[in-house]
Amino acid sequence: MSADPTKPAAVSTVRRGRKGSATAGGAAGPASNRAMRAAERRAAIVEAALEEFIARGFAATRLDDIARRAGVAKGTIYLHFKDKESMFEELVRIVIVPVVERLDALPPPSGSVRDLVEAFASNFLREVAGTRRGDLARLIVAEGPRFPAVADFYYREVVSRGVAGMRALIELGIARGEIREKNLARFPQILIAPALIAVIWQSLFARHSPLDAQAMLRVHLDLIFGERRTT
Amino acid sequence: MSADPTKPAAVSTVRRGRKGSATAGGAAGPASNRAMRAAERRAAIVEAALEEFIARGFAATRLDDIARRAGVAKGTIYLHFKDKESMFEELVRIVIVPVVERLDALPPPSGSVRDLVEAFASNFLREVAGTRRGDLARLIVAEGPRFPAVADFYYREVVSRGVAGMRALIELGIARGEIREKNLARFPQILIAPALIAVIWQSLFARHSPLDAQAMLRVHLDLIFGERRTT
Amino acid sequence: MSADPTKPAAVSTVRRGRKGSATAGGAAGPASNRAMRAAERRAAIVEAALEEFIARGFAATRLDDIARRAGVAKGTIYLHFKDKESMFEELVRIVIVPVVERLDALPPPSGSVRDLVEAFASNFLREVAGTRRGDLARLIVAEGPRFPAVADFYYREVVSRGVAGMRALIELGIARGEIREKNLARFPQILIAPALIAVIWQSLFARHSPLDAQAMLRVHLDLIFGERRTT
Amino acid sequence: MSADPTKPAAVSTVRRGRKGSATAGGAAGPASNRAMRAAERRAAIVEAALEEFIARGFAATRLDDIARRAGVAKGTIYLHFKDKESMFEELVRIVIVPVVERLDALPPPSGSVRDLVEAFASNFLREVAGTRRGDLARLIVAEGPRFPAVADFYYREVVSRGVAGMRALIELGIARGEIREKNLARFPQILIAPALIAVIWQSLFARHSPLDAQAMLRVHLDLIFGERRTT
DNA sequence: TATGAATGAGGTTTCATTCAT
DNA sequence: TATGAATGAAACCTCATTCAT
Repeated sequence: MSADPTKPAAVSTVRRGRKGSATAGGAAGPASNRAMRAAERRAAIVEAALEEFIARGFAATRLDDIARRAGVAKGTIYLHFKDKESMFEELVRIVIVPVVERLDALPPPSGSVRDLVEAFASNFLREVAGTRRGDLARLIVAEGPRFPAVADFYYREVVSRGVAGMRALIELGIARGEIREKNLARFPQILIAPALIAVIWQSLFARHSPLDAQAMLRVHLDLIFGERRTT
Repeated sequence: MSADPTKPAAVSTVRRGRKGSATAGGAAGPASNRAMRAAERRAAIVEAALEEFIARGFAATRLDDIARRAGVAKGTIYLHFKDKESMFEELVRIVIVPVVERLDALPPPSGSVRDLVEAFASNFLREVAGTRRGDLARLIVAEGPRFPAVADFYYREVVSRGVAGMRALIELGIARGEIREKNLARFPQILIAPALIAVIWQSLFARHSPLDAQAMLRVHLDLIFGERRTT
Repeated sequence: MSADPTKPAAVSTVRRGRKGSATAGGAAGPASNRAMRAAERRAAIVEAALEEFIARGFAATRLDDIARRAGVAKGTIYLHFKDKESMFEELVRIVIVPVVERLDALPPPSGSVRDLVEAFASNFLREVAGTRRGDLARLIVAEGPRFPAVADFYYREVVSRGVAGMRALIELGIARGEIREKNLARFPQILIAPALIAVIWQSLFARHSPLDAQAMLRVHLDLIFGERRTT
Repeated sequence: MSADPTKPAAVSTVRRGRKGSATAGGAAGPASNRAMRAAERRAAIVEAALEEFIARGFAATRLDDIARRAGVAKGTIYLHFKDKESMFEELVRIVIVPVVERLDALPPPSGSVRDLVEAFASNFLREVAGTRRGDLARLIVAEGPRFPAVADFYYREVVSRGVAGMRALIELGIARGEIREKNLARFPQILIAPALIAVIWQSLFARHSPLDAQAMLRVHLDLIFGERRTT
């Protein structure tokens, strides 16, 4: 039952130490104690599962390891998720939702488009490339073909919105004269291509030759917006 | 496409491993019949394994399925490969080597750098994005962290060479005045970023929104080389 | 005898591994029900494995058969033992430890040395030759070279102690004038040689010509102590 | 067909270097060349199989290893033996027959019985304990229960004859007054018990504490024949 | 006669899932 | 609600045996 994806998710940040803040909570009386403990357990499982799936991929991950890492018994997982497969699918949703929410909450554009894009992409790199969130993206790339539902969800919630947002920014840039290449609006993917490259590079090849993602990003933006005077 | 599981053992593009030498030529030499049959079997296994690994990933692929698809008995696989893991690693090598050989055999640069890059990247897109070769790249991205040997090999043989080649082209372009952004030579990855994006896009999101990779590539090159007059 | 494969899980002489402590006493304590069941299962596996290993040797024994005989699922075995090999090694330890404990608990010598030795060896014959314990000895002889750890353990825990004990008795016999052959103390093995012969004979040749081990033992002791007057 | 145990066996000493003396042979013309080569191959297989069976036991021995050690292809084994099981049974026969022949060819008793026994047992120890022949005895002890045919054969050809021979010697010793313990004739096994102990000891425990088998034997004979004056 | 590639039954081991407590 | 012992299907891998050459 708790595998119902409509359920409000109880988990917001995912990050959260083992034993949270307990009873303190919000308005609920003492009755919600158990519910809170359950929610904490669920969060711990989500956290642990994410870690393991990222480290080993879906098929090679053992529920045993997830349970151990989450500090619960193996059976407990089945109180929260129907089975391994749907756990994986829900997982991606749970982790991605807050990302989308943050995207939606972005402040309205102000200042130059270049600054906006640079701020956004720089932030993206800092939070994604070389972090667990970047690994999640790689995980989705890896498992996508076997989990169409996951790929679909990811496309709908993240990719298509991201592309649309980029396109809007590009069109704004073109309208303001900051961007000369008008065709860029047809392929907003180009804008974030180096960022994605960076994500993949960091998790596969950083050992052989580290990549200064921020610097690469600036060069890329220079190509699009024209070289910066000095600043 | 070629992922059709009914096609039992199509040996075509994949290199004949090792023993393929004897009597080779036109008609079947009577002497090396045995050796040839063995080589064919090996090729069939390689082909089948590649297909299965791409479709399901390393851990979820069953040797049983590879054997069935290759039209051999399970035990036969072990006459050619030590175990599943080293089969995977060898596989990547076997498939990548001819790619590298082709890269090495590229004609010396002639004509404008832009034409060179465009010809090369366009060729790359045609042969990789949306083809089994592209899926192989995705497979390597997916399994890389669990197979450092594979990631290492891929970096050494393909990525580092590709990056070096791009860098040389970029420097040539800068020297000839075709490229204005001098910092691009520091990040040759930018040059092929859209191509990689296209590869991933095709295998994950083509269904939701197809991507005209060739057109995207031209726009990207316009950013780098300046817009083309003629088109 | 107890090799009857229809008897599913007779737990009797074999020691309760480890966890057998809780609530132990008279009637079934309600609390430790789980632990007790687990211990019983473990004992059943040990019993069954011993039977099978004795009947077929290490390599020819199938875990499937052990599981069936023990009345558990195949996977259950792996909750108690790491793998087949270490199961075999542990098994020998589990079965031998109580034997050693009994040896250690022997009453201090009283009466004539001949009576002591005769009582001891006669007891040994009754409990070992032609019984499952004797078969275990044969099993160790058979598998020893492939399981040095087992041979070592057996030597350390049983053989070396047995030899030392025999030597002490022999020296006592010499001191008391019961034994004339002083060199016997250098080779205590001679004292138990006929017993070991009996063990092997019973399991290999009893069918062709039964051997009265007790009578043989008395003759052997007559050689050592001189013929008895009374009888 | 060649598995027919009535076939004169072609192998006499078993020991024989890889490529024997070839064509030289005895009387046969050039026609028997092939037959000889076949016999040599067979001998090589027997030799190799013996080595492997001793080292690993029946079940754990691979025909592959036997073939490699014998320097023949795996299929060749099946030209000489029906299958693994009957190869093992034949093997024991082939190796034991010359032993029996030598026993039968022993010179008639002359000199004292003690000297006879000592010469015989000493010889036995030298040739058996700690040698491959001793290991064969251990192999028979190990596999006997699973190969009744082998145990039967061994009993019939070696054990019963050996026991009969010992009994005859003992009776002679009693008649001549060399042996006082008349009951010894009922248990000739006692006579060779220490020798068997030595065989087993050498292959299992020699590493922990070496055993001077010859010295032990002399002490044992002293028990039976009375201590020797000096000599 | 000799070969050794190929087979596939059968062995060991893992692990998602269940369920009595 | 939580547990974790137990299950057994299914995976990987081995190896005795066959058979086309």
